[in-house]
Amino acid sequence: MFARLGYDRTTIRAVAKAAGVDAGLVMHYFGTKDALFSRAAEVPAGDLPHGSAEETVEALLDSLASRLASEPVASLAVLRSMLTHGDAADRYRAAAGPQLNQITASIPADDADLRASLLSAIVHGVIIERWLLQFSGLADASPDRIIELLRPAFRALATAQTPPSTTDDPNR
Amino acid sequence: MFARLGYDRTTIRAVAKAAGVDAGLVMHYFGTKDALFSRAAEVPAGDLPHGSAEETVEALLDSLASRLASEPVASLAVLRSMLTHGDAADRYRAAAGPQLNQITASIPADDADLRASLLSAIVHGVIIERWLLQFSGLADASPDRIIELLRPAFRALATAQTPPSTTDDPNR
DNA sequence: CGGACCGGTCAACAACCGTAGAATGAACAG
DNA sequence: CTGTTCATTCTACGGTTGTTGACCGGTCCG
Repeated sequence: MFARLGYDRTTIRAVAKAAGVDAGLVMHYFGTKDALFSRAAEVPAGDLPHGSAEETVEALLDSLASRLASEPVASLAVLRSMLTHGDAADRYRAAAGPQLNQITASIPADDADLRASLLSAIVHGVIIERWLLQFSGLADASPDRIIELLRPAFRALATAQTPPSTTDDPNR
Repeated sequence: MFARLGYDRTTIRAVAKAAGVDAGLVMHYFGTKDALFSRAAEVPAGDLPHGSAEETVEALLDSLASRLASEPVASLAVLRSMLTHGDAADRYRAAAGPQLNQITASIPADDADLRASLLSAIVHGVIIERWLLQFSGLADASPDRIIELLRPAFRALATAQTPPSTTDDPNR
């Protein structure tokens, strides 16, 4: 329900009813709505392995692919709520932070952190439009095709290039 | 307030207080909370000109640049609320739809709609992480630098390539 | 048999919400 | 002076929310 409705619109009473149970019982077991959310939004913290920029790109694409193939409910709960619920935003930062650092570390450029942030923004933008907004173009596209299209874009971001006016440099 | 808190957490009473006015007066002038939101979230509907894929990419980057340079409050109100408020989501689709079609039309590929959706997802993902989540890497980066980094990625998406195993085909 | 636990329900509280409508008061037209 | 309009406030209604605590019935241990 958190993934479908977000934090605010998910009421304890509705959760309880969906479980065929009284609202008080939910409180009894979880103590607080926030605690309930914490439990429901526990995201497995998949970390990508250290390696070269290209390896990192592949790992990032892999993790994206798995989250495109089947609905990543816990992640969606966080994503759906992070714009309106402070705790969810913190949870998001906590999950994305380490990953960001690893990406940053693998990129050989002085603005590696910016590049990493952009990669992260792309990943989450795509997940949001596919699962949360269900945009027609993305909702029913094959994960493989999406990954294929994204790969060159990711490479362009993870590979240091783009000093003010380089026309083309098709290496490798 | 809609941009900062989202639809649900923005209360009419709070809006009224911020305006130094009674809540009833807000109702008197706007009729409904939804109507108030509609007025606050009117986004100027900037459409990009027709043209080649590369021209479209530049136009898209331009529009992104302007929304990175200064806080696009109305857009942010929509973006902040679209995951939890149905009307806001509709508003988002209504604003993004035509733009998507134009992008699609300019891309010479059979999966042009997917590519266009990805471009849109990237744009909004970046805006969300910069303004709404205020991610460190993006919140205080120069718009120009972001655009520079994104350009090759956008080109890669808007330019038809990537049939299963083509190494490079620098046409143009 | 008696008591301690445990899963569970019920009713209620205090706060807050969007909204409606009556009331107030000033400005202004005739 | 009178009446009308309009901006504005006040009060209140009905509903929902998170949360609490009293209550109930079983099950198991001694």
